[in-house]
Amino acid sequence: MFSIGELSKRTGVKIPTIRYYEHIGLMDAPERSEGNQRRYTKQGLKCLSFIRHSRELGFSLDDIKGLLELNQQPGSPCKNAHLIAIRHLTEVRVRLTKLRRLERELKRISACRADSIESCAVIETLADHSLCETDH
Amino acid sequence: MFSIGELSKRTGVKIPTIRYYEHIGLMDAPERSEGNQRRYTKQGLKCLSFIRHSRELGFSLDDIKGLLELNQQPGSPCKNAHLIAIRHLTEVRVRLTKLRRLERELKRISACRADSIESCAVIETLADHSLCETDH
DNA sequence: ATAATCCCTCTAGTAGCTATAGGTTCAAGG
DNA sequence: CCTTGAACCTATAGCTACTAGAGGGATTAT
Repeated sequence: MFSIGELSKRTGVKIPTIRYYEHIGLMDAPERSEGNQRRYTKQGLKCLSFIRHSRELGFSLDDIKGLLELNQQPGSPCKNAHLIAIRHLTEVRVRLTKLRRLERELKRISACRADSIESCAVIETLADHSLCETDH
Repeated sequence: MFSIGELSKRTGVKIPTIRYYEHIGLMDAPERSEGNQRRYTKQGLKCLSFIRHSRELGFSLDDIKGLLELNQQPGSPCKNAHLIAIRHLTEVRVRLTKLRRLERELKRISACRADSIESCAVIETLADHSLCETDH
């Protein structure tokens, strides 16, 4: 049996965040001590680790809810899990592409060597889209 | 003189968002018509375009506030604008690195060909960090 | 017994919007 | 001039995923 503080230490998830996950129904409410404090079992630890790890991989809480449910139906096909993962992968790739373009643009405008605002490439570029190298 | 709707069309920024920018002090409150409707000048259009473009490049509203202020002090050195841009570039690079790792990991786990939850790599990996290829 | 540390609930705040409700104004057509 | 429909107004609440604080009770070690 772990207290919420122990669970927090073991998973690296902050205490208010754990309570928040319970509040929104992502984690089951655990048993309580006589004095009304949360007492978690290994099950709770596993669940929270799963959530934490999924968050690190950037899954939304909604996606995680879906994955947790799939996980709790033994024998179910894992096609849905794949759908969620692949959709997420697609999103990540879109973001990657955007960020790469962004990096190029920022690198370019940061390289300006003017010393007053009137001729600063940073400001000029932000004010006028047509000075950009690429669309966005 | 533009109405808020026209401004919205010209910049691609939604109407409630424009009002929101005014509300938080990012844009100056424009003059009003007799019937209390907002009437913008070219100045307002320029300002909103600047904001929009900066947002597309991922600057926070706080950063944009700073950049706009710099822009309004002619003759000021543009060092600060560069600081903001370079700090942002650094953040973008950090995010890029993380996203690249993420993409590799997602690609790997999505490639699983099992057909039931028990042996699905997506679920297994999420449940057990030690199965990951890299740290995160 | 007491002090230190932990835990409880509840509310409000963060970023950057978006949506809704309920009402007013504008511009064009008859 | 009058009507109608689109566009506008304010104010409030909601979204994601938390985080921080207030004001109080529980647990644990000495």
